[in-house]
Amino acid sequence: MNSGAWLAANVYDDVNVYSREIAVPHFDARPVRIVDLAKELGLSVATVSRALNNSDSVRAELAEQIRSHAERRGYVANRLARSLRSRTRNFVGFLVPDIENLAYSIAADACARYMANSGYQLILAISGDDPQLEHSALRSLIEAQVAGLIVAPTAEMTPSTRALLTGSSVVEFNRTAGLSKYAVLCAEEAAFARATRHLLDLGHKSIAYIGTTDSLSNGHERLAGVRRELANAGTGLDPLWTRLLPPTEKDGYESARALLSGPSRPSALLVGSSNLSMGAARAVREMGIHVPDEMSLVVYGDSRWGELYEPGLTTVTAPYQDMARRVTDIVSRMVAGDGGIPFGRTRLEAELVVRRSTARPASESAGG
Amino acid sequence: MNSGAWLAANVYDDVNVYSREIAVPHFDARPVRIVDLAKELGLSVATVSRALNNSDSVRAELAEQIRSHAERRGYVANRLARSLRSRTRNFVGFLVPDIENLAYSIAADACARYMANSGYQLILAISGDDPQLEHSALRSLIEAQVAGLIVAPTAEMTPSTRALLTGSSVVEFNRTAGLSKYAVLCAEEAAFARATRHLLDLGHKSIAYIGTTDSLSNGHERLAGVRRELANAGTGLDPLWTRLLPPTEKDGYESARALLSGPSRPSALLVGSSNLSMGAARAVREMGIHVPDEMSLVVYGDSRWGELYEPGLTTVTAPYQDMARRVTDIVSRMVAGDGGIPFGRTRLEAELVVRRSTARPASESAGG
DNA sequence: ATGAAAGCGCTAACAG
DNA sequence: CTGTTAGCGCTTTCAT
Repeated sequence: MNSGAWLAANVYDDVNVYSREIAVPHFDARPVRIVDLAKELGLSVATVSRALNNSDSVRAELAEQIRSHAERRGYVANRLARSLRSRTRNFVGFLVPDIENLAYSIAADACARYMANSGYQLILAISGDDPQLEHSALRSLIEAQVAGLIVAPTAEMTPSTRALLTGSSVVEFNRTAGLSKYAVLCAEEAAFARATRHLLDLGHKSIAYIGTTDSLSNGHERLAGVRRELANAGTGLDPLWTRLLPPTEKDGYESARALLSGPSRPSALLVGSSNLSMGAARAVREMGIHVPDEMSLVVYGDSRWGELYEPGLTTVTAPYQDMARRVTDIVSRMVAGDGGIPFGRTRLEAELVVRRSTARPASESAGG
Repeated sequence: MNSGAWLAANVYDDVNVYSREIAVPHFDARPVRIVDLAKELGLSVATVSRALNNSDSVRAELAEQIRSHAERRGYVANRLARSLRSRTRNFVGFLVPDIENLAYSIAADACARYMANSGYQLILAISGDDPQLEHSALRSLIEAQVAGLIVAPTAEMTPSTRALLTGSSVVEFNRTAGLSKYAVLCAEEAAFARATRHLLDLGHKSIAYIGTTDSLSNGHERLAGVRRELANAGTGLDPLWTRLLPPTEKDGYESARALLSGPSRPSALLVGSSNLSMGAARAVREMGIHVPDEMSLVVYGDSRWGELYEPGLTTVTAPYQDMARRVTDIVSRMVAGDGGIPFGRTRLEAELVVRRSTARPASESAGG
């Protein structure tokens, strides 16, 4: 029976048919080390190490022999020892508030895949937007001797956390707290100014904004964009129609319900975070508000699900793929000790995907 | 000027105002080691090490003194050295085909957060559903001396990859290839049988199925569930109305378009993967097929975006949160060397969330 | 081209 | 309680 058939026959069984076979390896339970290989071959550890590292100072034939023996014995190098001795580092730390967020999972995906090519591994850490957790996560990452760090900082990063980062190579991602000379960000302010202008151009006068708290760098910038454009238009952002909240679906849902249940309703709603958008869109649907006839709606985030909403949602879409590519590029050069990294703090443009959730306001509400 | 104000004043500037301050730390660029602290305090490295590890065999007052000195000097332990010497392992490997998939990002999130509490760090690796990448990723994880491994295996895991896993503690997640006696899976077959029954009960006779390739364990199971129920009903699954594809949005979109462009159209479409569902739902909208009047639609995945679709999508929802919790629980016990882990291979129930995308077939197409 | 020996930073074993 | 010594598994001088 070939292994393919054997596989096909058993692979979906719930019973653990392999347990006995797996549990009894031919060689010792303790992993085989270089010294073991050296003894078995009657060589010195130095020679074996060199052969395994493809050093050219080992006779080709012997090197091949050593490698095939290592393979046969199931030798797997201990990177901890290797790193310790050779002072090389193979880890990259990736610290984000929340990996379920597409901005971060796309970046993590790109980084992990790409860095693996050059022998690096990604250590994932989640801050949950909590400065305390952020501190301990960063400490742990530094303890793991990371070669570089990708960080989306929390709103209230503590001074001691900043101190911790002294001497580390960090690149900021998606958010900034002025930690590094490298950052990959989105041109949030411009994007939200454009979205606001889009609504103004359609004739909206009463525009509500639900966004993230001002202390997050991108929350700050998005709000600034909305404010700026509204100020230009001479309207200004009505505090009563502004909600600044933590970026969660629940907060989006609840604040949208609250905002839209009042006696007067804005003619347009602009939402400044993907999680908040998810919640707000759900609230709008649940409340039976007809979009765009009764109200225009602009959301933020991945544009895919905006297509599925009825009618298609006008969406501010951050260039997640490009941002991921860019941060991967920077961190890979950084850990390679590359001198002239040709990027500093970059802001990539967001796109305003206009769909059918935005339209001219109904006449009776056009005035405010 | 206190640091808070200093922060607030500069934090959003794009110019790198901190670079000089950050680049010139007070102490040496080389990180401070235990031996440095020991010299500075006139103590032995052993005592310092013990104090730093909160061993109770150091006089409390002295220990406190050592710790505060370490803190002052910005000491950060080198975990590589610590692990090497003490034979403890602090890493957990997490290997998935794709971290953008919610099933995996939710699990990664839960694991990283929870394991961090007990001092573990998650190394993230992406296989991209490629058996070669899977092999090298697993090798790298083992080289990093992981204490445990969470794996969603590819469809065609190679025998040498299986051999590599010998002696490692692994728990399978979401997919299985019979690697371990621990697995956290979804009861896929039952879920899809139920979804199929739901359609049959509504009176559908011509049901199309778009799912993932049969060699993936969950693709296999979902298909089996559909087949079983259709066989029970005496209908059987029409090969012409069955598409088995890799789990990508693009494949879902294209296959749905192809399937639904034919001369005769099924009265119901069942989609067996979240990415495929995304694509299929988009295709259905684009083609202007009216759901559920012209066709019923059942999708798979996160139920959130199904709420936003018009009309609400009937969705097979895997219990991602529960699965994440469960796998986290298992792996944490596993790496702690906990003996009697009270779970083996568990299958959690999926839920069929019935919304408005499924209804009785229009009379003219009820017959097939 | 190969081997002997030192040592990365840390903790564990053994003294005292 | 504290110090001395050894050594985790590996790479890297420095010899030969």
